[in-house]
Amino acid sequence: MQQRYRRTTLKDVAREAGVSSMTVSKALNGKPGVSEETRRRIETIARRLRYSPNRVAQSLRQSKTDTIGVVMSDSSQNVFANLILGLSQAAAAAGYGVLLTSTGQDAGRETEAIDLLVSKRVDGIVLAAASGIGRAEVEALGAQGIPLVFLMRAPRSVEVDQVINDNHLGGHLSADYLYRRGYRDFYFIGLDSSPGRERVRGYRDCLTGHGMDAGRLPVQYTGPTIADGQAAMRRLLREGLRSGTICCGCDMIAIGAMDAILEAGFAIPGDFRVIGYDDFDLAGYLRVPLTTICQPIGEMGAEGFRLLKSRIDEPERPCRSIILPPRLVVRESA
Amino acid sequence: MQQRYRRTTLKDVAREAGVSSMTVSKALNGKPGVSEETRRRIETIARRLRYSPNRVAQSLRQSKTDTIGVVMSDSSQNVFANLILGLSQAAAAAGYGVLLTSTGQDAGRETEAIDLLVSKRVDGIVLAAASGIGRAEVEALGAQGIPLVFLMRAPRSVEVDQVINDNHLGGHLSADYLYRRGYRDFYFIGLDSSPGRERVRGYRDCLTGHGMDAGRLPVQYTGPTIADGQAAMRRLLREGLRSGTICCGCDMIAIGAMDAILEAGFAIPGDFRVIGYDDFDLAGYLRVPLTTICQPIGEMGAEGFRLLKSRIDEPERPCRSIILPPRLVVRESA
DNA sequence: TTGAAAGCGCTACCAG
DNA sequence: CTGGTAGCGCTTTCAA
Repeated sequence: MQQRYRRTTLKDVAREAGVSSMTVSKALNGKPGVSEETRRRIETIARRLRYSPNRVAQSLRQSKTDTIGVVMSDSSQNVFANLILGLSQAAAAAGYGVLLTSTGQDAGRETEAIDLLVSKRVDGIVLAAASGIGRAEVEALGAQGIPLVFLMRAPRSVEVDQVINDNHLGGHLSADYLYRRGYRDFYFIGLDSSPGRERVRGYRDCLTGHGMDAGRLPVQYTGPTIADGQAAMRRLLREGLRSGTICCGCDMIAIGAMDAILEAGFAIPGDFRVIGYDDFDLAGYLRVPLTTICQPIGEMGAEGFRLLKSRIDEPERPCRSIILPPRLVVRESA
Repeated sequence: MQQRYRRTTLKDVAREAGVSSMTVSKALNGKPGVSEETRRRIETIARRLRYSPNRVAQSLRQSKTDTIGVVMSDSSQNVFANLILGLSQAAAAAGYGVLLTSTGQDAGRETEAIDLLVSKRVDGIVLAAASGIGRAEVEALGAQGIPLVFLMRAPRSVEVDQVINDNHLGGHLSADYLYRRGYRDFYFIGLDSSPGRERVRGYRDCLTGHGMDAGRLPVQYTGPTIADGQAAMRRLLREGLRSGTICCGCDMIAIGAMDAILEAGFAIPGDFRVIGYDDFDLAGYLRVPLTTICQPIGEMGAEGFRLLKSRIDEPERPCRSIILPPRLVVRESA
């Protein structure tokens, strides 16, 4: 039940080397004030004793943990994986660890997760796709001096550090491409989240800007999974739709929509055009290679870490918004 | 640069409540020895002062961090995401945090990552797909009393806790299915890793068991990416292959192989059959829905945490190997 | 039921 | 160049 091995401490090394623990500390941390010879002797002994500095004690003493917390709210696995990968690589490169907290999709558990991270005294927190955090929470955290960065989604009512995709532009991009190809029969299966709604706005603004009637641009909001896309598309099909241009809130929805379309015996891009959002790794290898909007998720993670780090180093600087540009990737589905 | 806000401590709460910090500690941790009334008063004050217990200090005092470390070596993103998801959910449910360390694919950095985790005094470590860890490392860690669990891949020279897929059986399963469908023209594009080689062995053993000549079962070892699969398949095609049954070491390789086949103008499963390994989420939505072997990665993560937890609670128990059964999933590619 | 003392392992600060 | 003292915030132990 308990740790049965007392680990070797600075004191042990010190005793063995016949110096004080202070000297050992300085020696092992490369600080000045120790003669080269002593330092080398200490290093040898430390290695022999398998000394591993207790970073818990260091953290307590220095009130910093060299660890950042990440709370990932629901989102597709690909997004999740890429984000974490980009983030943790950047963090590791800067000598930071990443403490992970994935909160199913229960928004209530976001604050819970944050509390835990604060309690563990992480040096900062990255909130990825957080939905339950508003002005009050941000200000409370701010008052406690906890560096915070929002990824993908951020509250509008407060100024915060954030790195987001320009979702409005992304929606605009996809609609514009389709409009220019001559299509006029649009349907949107939207992701029901704030970036999702932003994409819809971009798409709407683009098409009404081209003179289309907003009433002719039906939107159906739904979840982020393949099953959600399937269900939404089946509904359209059931209502008698036999052709159309389907703009989807994310790639998974697009996959579901394509599945429903193909299942009903229609052709893509013959009868139906489908466009996604994300450009996840396998978008090019689907039954019909997916035309979609690319948002660089891995970069977003890395950028998020850098932004957090910069706030840790400089707590008083003004907030920054890093807005990553989306990009159209044309394949075969539209 | 520094934290400018002194956080409220037990002492602060104690002073405000007019009791000792001991009493506050007991009250807030639900320990006996405090009257209901005092407890309630203390709780109110703690909330008002936004007291957040310093888990770094707790960890130092109690020599446990309620955190486990995970080192993920390279593997496909889907595997990565699913594993982490399953693992972190199980961990969260048990009140543990997850400290992540992804080591690109540099095996040398695995020990480095482990050292860091040990230094941060995690309560245990999960090694996922670790390749650079052998007997020596395991024994060193063991001597320090660090609970360790291997996932997916484990050293053979030492007894360790591990949860793995029965790769030999998986290879066997896929070969047997194909053999029974009447195919005799096998090619293996293997994943060059110990589980990968195990799969090849299963496949070989199965087919030679059916009386086939081992010399007629060519194997090409390669990396785990789509590009690797593509390259390997292109090589076969270039050598004049015009039909065959391609067993792939993982789904990504299969995707690459299929891509190369289709690109060359051949049909699947007409000219070429392709079978994968993993059954990642999108296997059913590929250009040709992929027949593959399913290994439950999420469960593996969850099971891995449970195994680690059980070793943390009971350090002296004998090692356990949890072997998850693979399962054939037939779709259209073979 | 309550609290004082001691100490987890480390480092900042200052004196020698 | 070296080391003593003090204390980070908490909990274990034991005495009141």
